[in-house]
Amino acid sequence: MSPIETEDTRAKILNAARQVFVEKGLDGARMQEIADRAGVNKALLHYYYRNKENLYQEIIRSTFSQFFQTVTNIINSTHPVEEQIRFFIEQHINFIHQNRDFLKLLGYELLRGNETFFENFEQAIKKGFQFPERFIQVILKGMEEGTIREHNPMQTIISVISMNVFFFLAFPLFSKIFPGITENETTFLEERKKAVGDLLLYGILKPSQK
Amino acid sequence: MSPIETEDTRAKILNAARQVFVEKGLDGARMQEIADRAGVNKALLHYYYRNKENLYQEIIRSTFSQFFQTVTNIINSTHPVEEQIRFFIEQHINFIHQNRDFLKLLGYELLRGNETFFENFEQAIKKGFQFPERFIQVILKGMEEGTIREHNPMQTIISVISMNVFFFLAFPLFSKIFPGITENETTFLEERKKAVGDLLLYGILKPSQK
DNA sequence: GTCTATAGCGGGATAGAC
DNA sequence: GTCTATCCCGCTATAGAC
Repeated sequence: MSPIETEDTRAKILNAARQVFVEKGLDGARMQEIADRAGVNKALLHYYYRNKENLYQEIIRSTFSQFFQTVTNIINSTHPVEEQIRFFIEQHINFIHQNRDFLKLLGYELLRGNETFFENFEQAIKKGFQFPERFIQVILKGMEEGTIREHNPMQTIISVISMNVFFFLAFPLFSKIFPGITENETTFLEERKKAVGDLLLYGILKPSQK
Repeated sequence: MSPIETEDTRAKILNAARQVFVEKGLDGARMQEIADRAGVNKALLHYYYRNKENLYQEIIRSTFSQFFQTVTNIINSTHPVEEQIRFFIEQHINFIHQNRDFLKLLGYELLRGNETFFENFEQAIKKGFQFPERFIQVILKGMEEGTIREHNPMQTIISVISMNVFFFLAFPLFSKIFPGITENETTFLEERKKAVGDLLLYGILKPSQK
């Protein structure tokens, strides 16, 4: 077989594995199901990826390296303080919305309490990845300029991330509590972006700035 | 054996089961481990709870009925608008902090995408459970009084819940990004409550109110 | 009500033909 | 590189003694 076909097979397995791991988690996933969805034999999974755990780690690796790449791109663009914050929220929500896989895998790893994952995350942040420093700088700059009220920037960062991520994580519940959410997805997403931006900007800007 | 001893065994099993399900999730949990931790024989789990799924549902049921009870109590106390919001944040964060089990089980059910769970949640809210109506009323009242700026209360509710819940869910990651968090737990919790309250109140109150 | 023993099978992993 | 066949362990669940 040609190397191209080989790559096809590897990729087919990875795609199928991602689907199944996202839906069922590491423990709930079945190698047989991955093989079926990939349209290949179960033994091939072991040929290419040795075992289940290893295959799972492959998915985690690729998913989070893509995530860090995206965040780096977002972080590196600079605007005036207020625009910068709106821009971050806009991009962040877009990314999560378009990468539900990322969100679920993040959830599984958090619940697993996988220390190795946490340490990798830490390493990725420390090495050449300027988040959250860049975000903190924006807020500090606003505080120096006198446009943002005095507070601990860390709290704001935690709050933004939480508002953006948890909304999607708990979407099934929120949509039960507030049925209107599901009616017009894109409309609602835009409303959500505006609401988070407003809360944040009204919440950290000094009254005189509004 | 006396009925009291029977209740002891049932309770021991439930406690052990809660621990294991919280740590490993439904798929990752092992009946043998539950039996070991409860100090009883594996067959007893089936004698009392028929099968694994049923035992798990028992844990979910009791955990969430306790949750709804607590939220009802919190919601039913009334204060002036601003205090009411601070009070809710205070109580909400306290509850989550003292009930990590609840948090993790919620996470597992969200990731499982368990529709039955979502529907039960919906039912619990509809039947005699005044959240989020009570919260909406507080915000609407503030808007009528002219102390709160015009906005969709739903967005605020989603934001508060997200900020409070996700902080604890992602604590292992946040503590890697901001190592200071772990130094003084109670101090930090108080700082967090204040930060969320400030963000919210500055963010939804009209400038003239500050 | 609690135990021992075991059924029964699902599922990860490997050997080996092609 | 891909398949078939099979191993074999681990786990849920049950039967049955005490």
